Amino acid sequence: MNVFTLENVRDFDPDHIFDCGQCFRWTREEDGSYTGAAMGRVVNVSFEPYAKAKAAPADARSGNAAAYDGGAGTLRIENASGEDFEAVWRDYLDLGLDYGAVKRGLAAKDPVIADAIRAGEGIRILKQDEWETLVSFIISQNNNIPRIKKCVESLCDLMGEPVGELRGRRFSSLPGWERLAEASEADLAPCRLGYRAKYLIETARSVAEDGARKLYAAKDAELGEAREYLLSLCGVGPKVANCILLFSMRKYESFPIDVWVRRVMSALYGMPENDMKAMAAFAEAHFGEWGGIAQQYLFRYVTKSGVLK
DNA sequence: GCCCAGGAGAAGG
DNA sequence: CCTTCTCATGGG
Repeated sequence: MNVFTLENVRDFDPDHIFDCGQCFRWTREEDGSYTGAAMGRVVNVSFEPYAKAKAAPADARSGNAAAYDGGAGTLRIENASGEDFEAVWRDYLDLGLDYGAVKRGLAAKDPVIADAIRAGEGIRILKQDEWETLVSFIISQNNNIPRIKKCVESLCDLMGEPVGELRGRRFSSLPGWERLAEASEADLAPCRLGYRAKYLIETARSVAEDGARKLYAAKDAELGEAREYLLSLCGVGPKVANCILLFSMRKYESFPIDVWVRRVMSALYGMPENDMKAMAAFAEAHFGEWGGIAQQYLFRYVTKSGVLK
């Protein structure tokens, strides 16, 4: 078994990264690591903070705000070589961005975001595959995270190709646009996608028209142009488009507004609950180029810490 | 039975 | 341009 390790990694917590609603194919192991299929490979990712190694085992669960300071540690990727890391995982895990600097900049903006950052010190925005992110977030609409995971997994099991086996489980890839473009709603019925099945098939046919060229070119286009293309796809509205821009194209300023973000903007920033335009304008003016990252701290803050309950 | 979930499309103004 | 209604599904 190939195991890749990297020392002196900072601002990295698997719970904060893989369990914050940006991805749906990673599952937590008993030891706090995460196993998942992405980019055509299957790996297990774990992180051992240097400070934590000296702490008592009872304190071992990463993500514990008291024990975890966002400091340096060892990143460990099971079933990956150094070549895999350079080709895929450095980029996928966004290790090129200094999140410490981003957090310092954002935390100075106001006390709310500062608290949210403390609750999610180890968040990183993944650079996921564009097609997988598009499919996942079409499924995500008017849905909840546990069921989104079930839908995506069942879609992979039904129509994907085997990609590997790890920790006693077999993984399949997400079916490509060619496969979904020729599928019928009846074919997808076992996945229980509801009315989203139709959106998925129609979008797959649109993407297949140009061999996904526009989809994969969008990350290098201007934000507005990339968003306009995504909005032309069936089942993609403003929120889903912003998630795709943020989680697969590194458009860090993209600020997805879902029901939870609406709640935090209303309850903690005092904004009118239904004024999405005002929220978007506030995010752009207040958080600027790191709006999407701020949104992830806020999202995890309100969905995990229970501040609003 | 009701309400809700990382919303969007369609219809009506 | 805006508002309202409807769309499957499963869990609480």
